[in-house]
Amino acid sequence: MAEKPVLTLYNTLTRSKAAFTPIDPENVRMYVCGPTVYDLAHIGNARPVIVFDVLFRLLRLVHGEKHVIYARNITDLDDKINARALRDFGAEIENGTLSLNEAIRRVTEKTANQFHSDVAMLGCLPPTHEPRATEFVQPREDGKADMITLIQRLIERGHAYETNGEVLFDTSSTADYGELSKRNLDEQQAGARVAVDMHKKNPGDFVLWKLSSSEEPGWTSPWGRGRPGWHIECSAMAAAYLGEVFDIHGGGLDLIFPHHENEIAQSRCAHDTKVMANVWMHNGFVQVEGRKMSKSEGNFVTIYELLHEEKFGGRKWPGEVLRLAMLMTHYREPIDFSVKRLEEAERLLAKWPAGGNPNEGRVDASVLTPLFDDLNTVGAVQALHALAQCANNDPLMMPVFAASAELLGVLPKKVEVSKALEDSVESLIQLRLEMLKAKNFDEADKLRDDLAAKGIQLKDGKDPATGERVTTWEVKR
RNA sequence: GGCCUCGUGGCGGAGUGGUGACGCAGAGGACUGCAAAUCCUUGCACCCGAGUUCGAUUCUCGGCGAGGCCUCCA
Repeated sequence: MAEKPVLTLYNTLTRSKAAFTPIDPENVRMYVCGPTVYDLAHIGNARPVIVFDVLFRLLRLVHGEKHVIYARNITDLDDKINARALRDFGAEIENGTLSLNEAIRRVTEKTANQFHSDVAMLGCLPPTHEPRATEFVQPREDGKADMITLIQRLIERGHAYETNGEVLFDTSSTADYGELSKRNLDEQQAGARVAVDMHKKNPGDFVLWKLSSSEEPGWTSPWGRGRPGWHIECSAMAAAYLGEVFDIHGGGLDLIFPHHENEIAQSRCAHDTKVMANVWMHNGFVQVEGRKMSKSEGNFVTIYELLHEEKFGGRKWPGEVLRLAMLMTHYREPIDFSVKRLEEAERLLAKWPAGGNPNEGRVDASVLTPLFDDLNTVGAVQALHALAQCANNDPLMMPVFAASAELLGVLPKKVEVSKALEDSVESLIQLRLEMLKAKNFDEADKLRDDLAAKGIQLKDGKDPATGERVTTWEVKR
């Protein structure tokens, strides 16, 4: 008897793969750090969104759609946002037609909306919850966790202190600070470019709350009008929707230190728990044409540009192509985003059959097995490609292919062709066959080209019995 | 300086102590009036050095190289 396959995940905490056992199989909980909405999302931001979307789909398949909760925050509170608001709306704020808060709201709303539109086109399901940081600063009427209460509790428990108008986390107050990034802060100081602030007890202490000037956004708090530090929002929102201890926490590799390290410290110390999340998963970086993507290199590519503008490779790219290209590399490996790679993804996709109904089939084991091995989407895509070839030859395989493709979020959609065009195709095919009989090849080819321009691809074959030419057609993608 | 990844063919990438997956691209062929699609065949690789071993791409050590983090960053 074949053993029931077990989902195995790589855990940054232990630097090893282990079977995933949810705390409560009826209530599997995952948190992923979402975007800070000050600017358009770039292709690097897209990676965790796509990777953890696949994990979300996989968990829903294993545990049932109603038993998986996925929370991904929107950070709409950040000094970069303030700067952007001043840059874009400085004049209006100056002459009093717009308040700072209103300007900030415009920046974050516009950016968040674009983010939603971008990732939807990448085939990502919306998370179960998408909380905004600004709604979790002050104590809430619904009693969900909030940042100020969390900070208060850290002070009460001796893990944080107030100094110089700031509240700082005391990294020396918890013995295993550094367990995620495997850093020992004492050994780390030599050579590190850390400016030691004299008001800090330890160089690694970080801000939980800082005071705001009248030009900066602020919330009233026990420590004066101010705003939270960078890390506390995730601790609050994760606790608000997933509880004090949950199953999986994900994000980009670069967040391991300091962001996730500090999240862990805050959450564990505030809640007095052994762990914040059992499994910590991190996706690798995105490079563009072999080089690190950065604004200074000039190879900074936004999702919007890829989808809607002709900047990358001189053309637009469908969302499914971008998604498949992303899944063709294991999530922990660095990925080199290149035109060549996108072209290969597009070629694959073009060979896959469209129009299957995923609800009529079951995900094939050949696709599931690699995914169970730490989300090996590369193996899954290859297996899917093999299934596609089966489905192309055997319509009975279509539902299996469709269900499997849907799990990866790469099910090709059937392009809608107008009924009138569809009805006319058959008669045009007959017309062309008559032209061919008359060896009127120029006219026949022109007819074929015209149809191709309208999205209809003609395919000539031979009836095996009679040897007659048989022309079939399909909608081009 | 500290810490963490990684190095397989043109490209993407499995995997293994003993003739080296697979996909894409390339080449050749079948089919075709020509295409498209499909099918068949096929070339090409395990960073370097030392060690362990009958034998290493796979294990160990050391290099070299690439990338990342060390309080902006997915």
